[in-house]
Amino acid sequence: MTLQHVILGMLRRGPKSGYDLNKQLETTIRFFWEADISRIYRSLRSMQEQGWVEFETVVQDDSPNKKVYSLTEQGRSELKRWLAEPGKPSGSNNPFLAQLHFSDAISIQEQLHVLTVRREEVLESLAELERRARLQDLPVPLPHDALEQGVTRDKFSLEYGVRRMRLELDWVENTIAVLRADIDVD
Amino acid sequence: MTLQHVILGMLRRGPKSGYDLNKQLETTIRFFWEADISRIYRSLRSMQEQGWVEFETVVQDDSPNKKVYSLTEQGRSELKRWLAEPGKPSGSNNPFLAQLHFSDAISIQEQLHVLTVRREEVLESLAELERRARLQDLPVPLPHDALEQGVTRDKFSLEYGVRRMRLELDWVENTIAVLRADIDVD
DNA sequence: CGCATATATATGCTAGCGCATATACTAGCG
DNA sequence: CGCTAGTATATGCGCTAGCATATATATGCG
Repeated sequence: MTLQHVILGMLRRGPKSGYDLNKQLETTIRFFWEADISRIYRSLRSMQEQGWVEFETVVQDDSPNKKVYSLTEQGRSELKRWLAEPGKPSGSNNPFLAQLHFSDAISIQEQLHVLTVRREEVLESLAELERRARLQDLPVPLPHDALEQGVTRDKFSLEYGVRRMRLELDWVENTIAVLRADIDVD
Repeated sequence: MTLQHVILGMLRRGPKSGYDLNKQLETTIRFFWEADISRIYRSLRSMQEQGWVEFETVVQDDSPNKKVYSLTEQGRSELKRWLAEPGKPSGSNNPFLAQLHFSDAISIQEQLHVLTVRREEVLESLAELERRARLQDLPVPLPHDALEQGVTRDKFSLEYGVRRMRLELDWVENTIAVLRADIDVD
């Protein structure tokens, strides 16, 4: 059900088409929410049936017609309800940790390979996130008068992402070092 | 598909019943993987049909009969294949960050409430994880000769959990401070 | 005896997800 | 003209998920 709420969130500032929503998902939102484009269109349909959004067909000459969706009163109040509701502790499943947990069933060399690939991925994510943070001139951690200085909500999630990737990097490198030390002993 | 692989992992040391597997999930595994018990039984069935596991019915006098599952050759090689395969970057959806990202649509007081509840949850998780880490006398970060000293894979994931919860706590408290500072200014 | 709890497995239902694929219009290039 | 790329929406399919519920045996308590 959460994708529908994320869509409500993206529509809070004004109307957008499914295509627009997908663009925004692929750029900003994807750091904390991923969704297939087919899901977006299906969600919009069921949200419309529920009365959370309504659409207007916009005729364009330079490209195909589009459906531009906007929040209804109902949709806006559902958004507020969701935002104010403390969610349950997201244990959120972590496939990578799952692999590592059982990895005594493969050789240390193979374990190191998995970890090394992971390290590369983390480095890429971190670089991308730090690039975004720099674009917004965002110090980590945020100073206490951040809001006063015009810092908005999306910087909170950006900061979270940066911190998390730094942690992951540190942890992966530490784990690799532990495994390497084990090889040297043999 | 990953729950099936997690089950393969749990069976790697020896046979277990669905009920046993659920117990282990609820205690150790749940920090990185959550699953409903009904899913476990259904997964076991399809794994058996695929030839990854086989079972033996064990008659008990003190409780109902049970089906004890063990890995087949095929199952063990599938486990190894999965463990050695570097997974794709788990962007893993984060409902809490999603909420926060759009939370300029509710009052700062409401935002603070959500964050405060989150802080309580994180404190609980952290306490539980640190209790487990202490039980295993696990320093964070792990020393480089950790494996030599008998440290096994599950301590890696435990350490990850502890670090992650500490980060979450720090970040939540920082975010709360930023919002509070904003109230004081008004 | 009745009742609760633990052990043990299983099904029905609905929703959600990702991947592949279909359809169609427009613009630009050669 | 044919081709590719971008814009735009939509459906089919199969798998995965969680929640509720059914069923059955054994133990312990009052």
